[in-house]
Amino acid sequence: MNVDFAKHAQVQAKLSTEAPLDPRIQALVNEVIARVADKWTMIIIDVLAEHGALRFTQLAGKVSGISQKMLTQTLRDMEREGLVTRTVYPVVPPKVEYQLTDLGLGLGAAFCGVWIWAEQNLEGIEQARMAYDARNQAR
Amino acid sequence: MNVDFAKHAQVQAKLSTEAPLDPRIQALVNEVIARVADKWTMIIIDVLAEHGALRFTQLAGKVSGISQKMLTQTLRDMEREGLVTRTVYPVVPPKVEYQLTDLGLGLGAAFCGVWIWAEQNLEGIEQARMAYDARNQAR
DNA sequence: CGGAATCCGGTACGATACTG
DNA sequence: CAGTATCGTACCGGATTCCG
Repeated sequence: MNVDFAKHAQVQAKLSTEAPLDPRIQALVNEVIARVADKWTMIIIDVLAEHGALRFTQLAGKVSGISQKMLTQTLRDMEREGLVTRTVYPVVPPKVEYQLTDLGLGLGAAFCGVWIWAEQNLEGIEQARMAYDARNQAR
Repeated sequence: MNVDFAKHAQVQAKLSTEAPLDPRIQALVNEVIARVADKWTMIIIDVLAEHGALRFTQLAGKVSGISQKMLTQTLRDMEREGLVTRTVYPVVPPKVEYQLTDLGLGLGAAFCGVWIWAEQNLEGIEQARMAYDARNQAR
C-alpha cells in the first residue's frame, strides 16, 4: 500500500535498459542468476574481493559456518563458471590458492550494491521480521 | 594470473566505504545476504519489479521452473523479511496479490547491477564452463 | 600436514492429491 | 484460485578417511 511507484518505475527503466525482454536471453540470464545467487558464492566472492588470494584453510576461516565439503563444492562450481582461479603449488606442505578472476571481480563489484543495501536496511528487515512474527503469534 | 588489480582495489574501496570491517555488523550483513541471495527470491523480485502487483498463479507462470510449494514458501519468507506485501481479497474465487514493498524495490534496484553483469558476461561464463569441462574430460 | 573424496543422518525440495 | 498435506527423493552438512 505504501509502495514508492517512482522508484518502481526507476527499477523498470534500469531493467529494460539492458534487458529488452527477449525471452531466450531472459531465460539464460535467469539461469546465470540462479547459479550465482547462492548463499556461499556471494560470501566467498566478498571475502576474496577483500583479501585477494587466499588458501583453502584461510578461506574456511573467513567464511564462518561453512563446511569443508560445501567450500570445496562451491569453489569447484565457481571455478567452472570462471569466477575464481585455483592454483596448486606442488610443495610440502601442499598449498592451494584461490583468487578471483576478472569475471569474479566484476560480479563482486556488481554485488556491492546489494551489500550496501543490506547494511542500510538491516534494521528495517529486523523490524519487518519481528512485526511478522508478532502478527503470526497472535493468530 | 590475469587479474585486474585496479578493479580489485575499486571493489575493496567500494566495500570499505560502507563496511568499516566491524565483525558484528559483518556477521549480520552476511546473514541478510544469505537469506536474500536465494535463487528464487531474486527472480521473484525481478518479476515483481517488472510487472507490479501479481496474483499467485500469474507469478507461478512468470517464474518458470518453480514449484507451488517453493513459491509459497519463498513468498512467505519474503513477506516476513518485509520484501513483499500479501493482500487477500475476500471474494470468490479467492484473489491474492503480491507486491514489492519499498524494501523489496530497493533490493531490486541494488540487484540491477548483478543483472546487467549477468547479461554482459553470459558468453564469458559459457566459455569458462566449456573450457573447464573440456579440461576435466581430458583427465 | 593440507586438501579432497566417502559414508550417512537430516533437511529441504518436487510431484501429486486434497481443502476453503 | 490459492494454498496445505503427504511422501519419495536429492541435496546439505558432519565426521571420517584417503592422498600428495
